[in-house]
Amino acid sequence: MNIPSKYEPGKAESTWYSYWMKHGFFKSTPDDREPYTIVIPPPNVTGVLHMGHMLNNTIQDVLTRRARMQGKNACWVPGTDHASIATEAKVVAKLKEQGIEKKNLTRDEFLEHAWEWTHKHGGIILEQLKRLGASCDWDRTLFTMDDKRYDSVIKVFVDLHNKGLIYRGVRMVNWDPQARTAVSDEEVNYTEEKSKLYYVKYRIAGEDGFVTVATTRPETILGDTAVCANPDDKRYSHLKGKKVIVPMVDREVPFIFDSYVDKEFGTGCLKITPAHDINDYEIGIRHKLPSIDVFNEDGTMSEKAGMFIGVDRFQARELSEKELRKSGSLVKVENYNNKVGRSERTNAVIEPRLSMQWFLKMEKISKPALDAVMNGDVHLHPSKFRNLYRHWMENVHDWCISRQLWWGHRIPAWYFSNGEYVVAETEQEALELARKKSGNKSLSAKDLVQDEDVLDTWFSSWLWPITCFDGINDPENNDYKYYYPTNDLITAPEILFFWVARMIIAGYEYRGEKPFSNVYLTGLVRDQQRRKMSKSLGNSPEPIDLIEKYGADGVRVGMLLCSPAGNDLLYDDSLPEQGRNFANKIWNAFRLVKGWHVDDSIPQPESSEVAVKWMNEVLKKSVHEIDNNFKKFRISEALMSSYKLFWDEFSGWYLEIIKPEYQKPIDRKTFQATVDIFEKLAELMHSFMPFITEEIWQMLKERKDGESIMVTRLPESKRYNKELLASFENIKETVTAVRSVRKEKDIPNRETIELLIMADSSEYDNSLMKVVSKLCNLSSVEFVEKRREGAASFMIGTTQYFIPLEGKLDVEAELSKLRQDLEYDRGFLANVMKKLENERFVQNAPANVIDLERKKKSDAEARIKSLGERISHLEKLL
RNA sequence: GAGACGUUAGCUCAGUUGGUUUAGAGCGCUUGCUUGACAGGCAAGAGGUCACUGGUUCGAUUCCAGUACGUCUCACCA
Repeated sequence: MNIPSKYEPGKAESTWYSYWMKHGFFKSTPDDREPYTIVIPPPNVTGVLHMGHMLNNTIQDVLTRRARMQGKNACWVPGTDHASIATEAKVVAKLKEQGIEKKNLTRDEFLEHAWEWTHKHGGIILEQLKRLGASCDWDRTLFTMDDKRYDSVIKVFVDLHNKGLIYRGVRMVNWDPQARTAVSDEEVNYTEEKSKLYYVKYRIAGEDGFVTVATTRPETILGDTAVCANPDDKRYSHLKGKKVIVPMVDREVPFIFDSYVDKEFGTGCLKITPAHDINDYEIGIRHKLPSIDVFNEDGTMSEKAGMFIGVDRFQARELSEKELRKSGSLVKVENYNNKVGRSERTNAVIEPRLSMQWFLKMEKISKPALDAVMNGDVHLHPSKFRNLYRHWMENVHDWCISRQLWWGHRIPAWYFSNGEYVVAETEQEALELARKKSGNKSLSAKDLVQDEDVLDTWFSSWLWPITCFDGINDPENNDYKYYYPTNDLITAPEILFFWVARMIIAGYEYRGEKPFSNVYLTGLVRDQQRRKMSKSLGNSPEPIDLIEKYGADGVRVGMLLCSPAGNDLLYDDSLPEQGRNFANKIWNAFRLVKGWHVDDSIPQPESSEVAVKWMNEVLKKSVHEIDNNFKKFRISEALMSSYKLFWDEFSGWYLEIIKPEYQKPIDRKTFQATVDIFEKLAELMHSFMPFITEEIWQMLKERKDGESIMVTRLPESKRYNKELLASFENIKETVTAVRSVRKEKDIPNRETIELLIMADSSEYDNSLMKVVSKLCNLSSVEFVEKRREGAASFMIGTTQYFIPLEGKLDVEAELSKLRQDLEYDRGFLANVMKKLENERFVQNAPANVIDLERKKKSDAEARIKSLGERISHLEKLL
């Protein structure tokens, strides 16, 4: 057989993925096995795969495949969300390119375009996940706006409204002028930005004097309805009851006092614009001030501004500066850094704006969700997020759930007269309610007007673990009862509040039970300068290109190796490269084993027999370690255990021991054992590297159509022989030491050497010594009582080893090495003695600790003694 | 401004209830090898007053307090 020396992943990937699909290995239906369920964090339906998705979905696939191989009924539910702001923005932009303005379309016409866009671009990201090897049950693919999910969201809205948890009201909201919608507090990011502080004079009405006010937003002067100082501020107390004149518009407004104002800041004098600042809004309420909204919804100046009408707010700022300067009202302008809120979606500067919105009361319904995390029903990994979670949940604000968009779940509220409204699942029900509420039996559907707004996208995804199994519409269905609560949720920490907390809230509200037991929060994928990877920065590689370059298995390993839970991953091409190299290592080990000829007539060498025994113990030990790591969600460490197991133990030691000489055959027993071990290793690594392990597993033994590594059972954790493992570590040290001697003395490998051990042969396992003989090409191993002259020597533990050199010994070099060792041992002994000579240590420390120190002492003394003897012998030779 | 978390090798991180032969891994680095599975490899090696200062203790990388620096979250500073 001619197997290429480099693993070529491309073909195996497409072959095996379609094989798995064809045989329905990803499918799950309820049965009597234990379920293992993950719901995917739904990506944006029209989005494409980025590095964060790669990391996140690799972890989900690893967990799913592993659970499946543990005999559980594994179900990973895929789906996408409608991402209302982002998708609507894209559709609007696309229409604009075609010369169509959204405002010239009816709602239905617009939605037709939006669906068309969704169908055209939708699902690309799911196809990309397949390239990664994702073992989702694709028959269950969902969308937050498909019929069942849509109806569920509407039902929940109506239900929460009927429970009195949803209300409508005028509030100061975060307005995104670019998307022309309100967004929730969680969707605003504050960043420190350079701006300017303008000092502006306000004349005092009927007097000559003036006050100076500092503001960062001179364009909002047009909406000022008061000027305010702290009541304790003596500088302004004479202005009590007076009025000041707002520059530019010459409006007379009252001078008021409120303790909110900081005397120390700026001039201690604050202009009040209740329509455009959350604090001013509150002061406005306290002092019953009128509010003047000077902006349109797109961020241009409104009619009410009285100036700069139709001009963008930032341009209006510049015009205001000019105008103020012209009229002599501008005292000075300073550079100033302040926090500016920007929209998560559009990056537009958020405009605080008064508007009528729908809110969900959070305080009461969030309580069980807080408890669930605090009492450990829901585990956050890493647990440091618990504090953060508690802090947020204890200070939770009402959630603004309405968005001024068309793409999404339309709010099921109907208005019928003077702002009166009813909330119902259908227009028909709404009509009946409206008739009842108004007492007007002749109301008809024509008299009802449905709310124009849609719900926040998160208001649909917070139900995701429930709606994935249609649990709102049909709470008694089998899927829901079987799969809910799900097991693990894998997501990014940035959406802990956006999404995770709210899912837990919904879980308790609608099922009385948590939605999942574990939340694994991945890190963020960053570049080498620690910048978050993003399209706009252009610092992110194209995931599919990476898969083509390094193979899906290589990329998966690369993403996992460097991503302990909650730690950011500093991406570098060397990561998938390491993954690819590992795949290649596995491939070449396979090539070696596959290339052997088996001869039934030759007996199994002793070294091979013991190697097989040892390898099986190592395997058991690794299985144990890997299990432990998975239990703690230390996935990168579980992978590292497998990596070292395969690379160091299996390839570096085991295969080297059992490897027959070039072109010589191998015995049947060893060969069979090796194939079995290889099979187990492949199974152990399958969840990390599904493709190469399947490729190899299929060729390792005769397989029938329909068999697959992905439906085999994982080796289970068992007790392992610690003594054998320890003696073998000794053997490894011996081999390493002999290799060093060969290297130092320049003795080529094919030249045999003798090894003398100054010890009693009964203390040594003869078959293990055969391993040393084979790996070091020894002609003999001899146990001696006395030191051998003219030999290289080394020490393992307290035992001395010699390799006769026949005059090749470099006495000077040997001496200097020995003296170095002696120095180390003396230092070590001094350390130990410091403890042992401390009476209080001997009195207080537990017996086993003291015994250990005594053992250290006697070992060190023994080593020092033999080193000293050898040194003095060698010195005589000089 | 308040709080949370962190600071261990050049980089990214482990270090499991304080004692495990004077601290571990992967990558990177250095040196030597085309040794017939693998140069995407093999072998050997260098590299750390465990941020700093105190405290508790027979004993601290590990526990406590403070300092410095960093990351994140929340918050109304014009």
